[in-house]
Amino acid sequence: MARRPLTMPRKAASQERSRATVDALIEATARLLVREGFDKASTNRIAQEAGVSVGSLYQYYPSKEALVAAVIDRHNQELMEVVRAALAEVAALPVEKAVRKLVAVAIDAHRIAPKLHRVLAEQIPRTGRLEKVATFNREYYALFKAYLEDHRGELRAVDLELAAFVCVTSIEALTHTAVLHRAEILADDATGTLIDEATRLLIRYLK
Amino acid sequence: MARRPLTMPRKAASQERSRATVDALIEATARLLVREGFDKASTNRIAQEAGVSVGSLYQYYPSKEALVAAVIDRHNQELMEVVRAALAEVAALPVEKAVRKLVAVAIDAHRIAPKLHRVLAEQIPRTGRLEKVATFNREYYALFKAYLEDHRGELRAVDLELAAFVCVTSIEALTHTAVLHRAEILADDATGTLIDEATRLLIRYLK
DNA sequence: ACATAATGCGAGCGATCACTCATGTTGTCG
DNA sequence: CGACAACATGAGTGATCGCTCGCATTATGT
Repeated sequence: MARRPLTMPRKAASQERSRATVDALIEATARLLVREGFDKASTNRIAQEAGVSVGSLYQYYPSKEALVAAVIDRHNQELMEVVRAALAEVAALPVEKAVRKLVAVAIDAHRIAPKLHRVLAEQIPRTGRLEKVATFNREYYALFKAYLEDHRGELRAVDLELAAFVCVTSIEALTHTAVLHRAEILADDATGTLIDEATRLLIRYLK
Repeated sequence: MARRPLTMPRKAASQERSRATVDALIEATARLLVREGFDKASTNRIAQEAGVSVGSLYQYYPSKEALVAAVIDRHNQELMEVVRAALAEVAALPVEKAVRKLVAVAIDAHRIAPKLHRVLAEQIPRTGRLEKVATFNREYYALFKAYLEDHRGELRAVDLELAAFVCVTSIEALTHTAVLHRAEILADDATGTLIDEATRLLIRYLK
């Protein structure tokens, strides 16, 4: 029986002191992931970086994967918060304006912590967090689909489920790739150009 | 001095026997990556799976990363071969037909060895192969841009460099995500629908 | 002040891993 | 055939890793 390592925190911290410990561990994990990568971030190194003993680490997290999963979850919460806010803000706007705004937000979101985002994107499959991340993505699809339904009048007849998939996947890929692998595309004032292009891509597809 | 592990093969095999050994090693590596994942694919396991001793493994590859890099390179060569062939075949066709064909080919390409493709996509950053892969991607951009230049008459005025980035990134993301994470989208005859949608997305963007 | 629970510690255990080297086997070529 | 190179072998080495456990320190409730 090959058992997937547990990724749930071990117990909740109740005192101020221990909450600080847990925080320090997550921060240290994020820092080490960015600075050294997943492989070199051993539990001993993480504990050291956090100024805490390994023993304490294992009081709260049963494995290295659990720690990384905690970092991933926190990061994803932040991203989804941004996405939710953007879709709420945009709910009453026409598709043209709405899509433009969403693209801009996606770029900003990828800029929050690009290096961390990159490492996490690479290591998610190893932490058994794929499903959790898929859940976030599905929420994004659902929110966007709901927006499309509200603005059906502006759109051609189409399977909105599929349209949401196409739009969200494209936005995500274009912004992710541009920010992480094609910095030159976002140099100076070129960001506006990318936003224009991405917006055009989606608008003409939807209408 | 943190040194990146070497990824170059150690020496060339000159006899028939040793070429078989090298082949067995690469095949075994690919098989183990798919079946067990990167972490569990130790050099000892790989050698065992290949029916070869660890010593022989190290005669030809200086590290585990080198072996995985070899698998990645071979896989990418295969993919680029498909892409090159498709773009050659499509060179004289109008954009509508051409784009449709390219999308279909991209889906097929992802279906060649989806599990291996997935594992490799996840592990590329750990093998120092990012640059090599980036090179392949740039070739794809360049080939597509060349096609667009030849068909400028059918398109709106636009920065073709950027247009190629938008198109290639979108095609890749849509097909990759659909095949690897959204199998239901490609169930039965739904594949045609995805091709239709992706084609519409790009055509209306380009024209 | 005292008892009890919560938290923190870190040396060290067992397992595993990447990799070497001394030695044996097979192919090549005059 | 003989001699030399190419190739194959796998037990063993040192390093590292994840993780535990017995004990010390600090907070909480009474």
